[in-house]
Amino acid sequence: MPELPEVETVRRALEPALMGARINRVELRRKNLRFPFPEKFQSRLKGRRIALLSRRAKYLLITMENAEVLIIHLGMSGRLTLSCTPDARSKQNNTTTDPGDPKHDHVVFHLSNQMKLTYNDPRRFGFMDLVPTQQLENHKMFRALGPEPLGNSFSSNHLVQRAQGRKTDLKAFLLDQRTVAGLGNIYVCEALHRAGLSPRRSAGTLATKRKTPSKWSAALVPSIRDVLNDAIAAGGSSLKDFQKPDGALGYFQHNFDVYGREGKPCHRQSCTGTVRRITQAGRSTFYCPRCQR
DNA sequence: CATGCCCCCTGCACGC
DNA sequence: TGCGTGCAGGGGGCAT
Repeated sequence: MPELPEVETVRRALEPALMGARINRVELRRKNLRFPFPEKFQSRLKGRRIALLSRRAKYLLITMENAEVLIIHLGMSGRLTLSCTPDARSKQNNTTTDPGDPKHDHVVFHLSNQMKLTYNDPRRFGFMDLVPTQQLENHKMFRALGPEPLGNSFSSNHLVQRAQGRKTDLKAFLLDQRTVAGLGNIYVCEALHRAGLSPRRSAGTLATKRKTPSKWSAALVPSIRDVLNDAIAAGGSSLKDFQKPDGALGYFQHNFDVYGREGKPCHRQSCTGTVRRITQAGRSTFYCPRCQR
């Protein structure tokens, strides 16, 4: 489920509880998720103090004081839940919400501040890794990542340059993490709708003959940024199972213009179109054929 | 290099 | 109630 806004929401929710805390113990309830846990995963984390929580694309990064980074990817169904240990709960009046089916609690980080962080992931498409900070950029999953959509190096020039001569459709182009890092199925659909661009259009048409950004590609970057910022402000989108680590739900799903709205009227002001669902690269695309060209 | 397809895994909604 | 089918927010790996 988690695309960039959901991961960012998780990061922000965890930050106050995790910053400066020490990892007392890592409880592993299986030996792998999508991939095996790295060598000596538990012992390398034991006793470490958490120095920084950050995010790259859809990856949550937890940097330890000893300059090792815990990389967490939530896959499709991964969830991080923060809760108090029974001891702490009796002292304070903390409530902890719906931890999900405990049989899918695969990792529990026991922290020095009486909190625990539980990773639950029914489908196990997520994974964790632990590498020296220095090696992060060379990590297999990070090497080819494109720019952060909310960062300075993401521009229409970048998009146009990458789109040059590409016949692949805009949907696949934007879903490709090498183009821009962090968009997934929902936010690509939403961004294209905001930009008035058809997901079926070929990426190469973003450029004009003079290789300068067309007016369409100029609209695309702000559309992407806006939809991501709006979603982050709403605490992400809660579809089937996304919750913030404190159990609260995001509410951006109520603001979708096209995603999941097949057959419903287009939300664009004065557009009379109807949202359509098609399949591209084996995944659902929602768009308005009337206002998205 | 670019593209298209299959796969990993579980849960859930749906139709019969 | 039970069963089969298709679908789900990701992304690696492989053949072409």
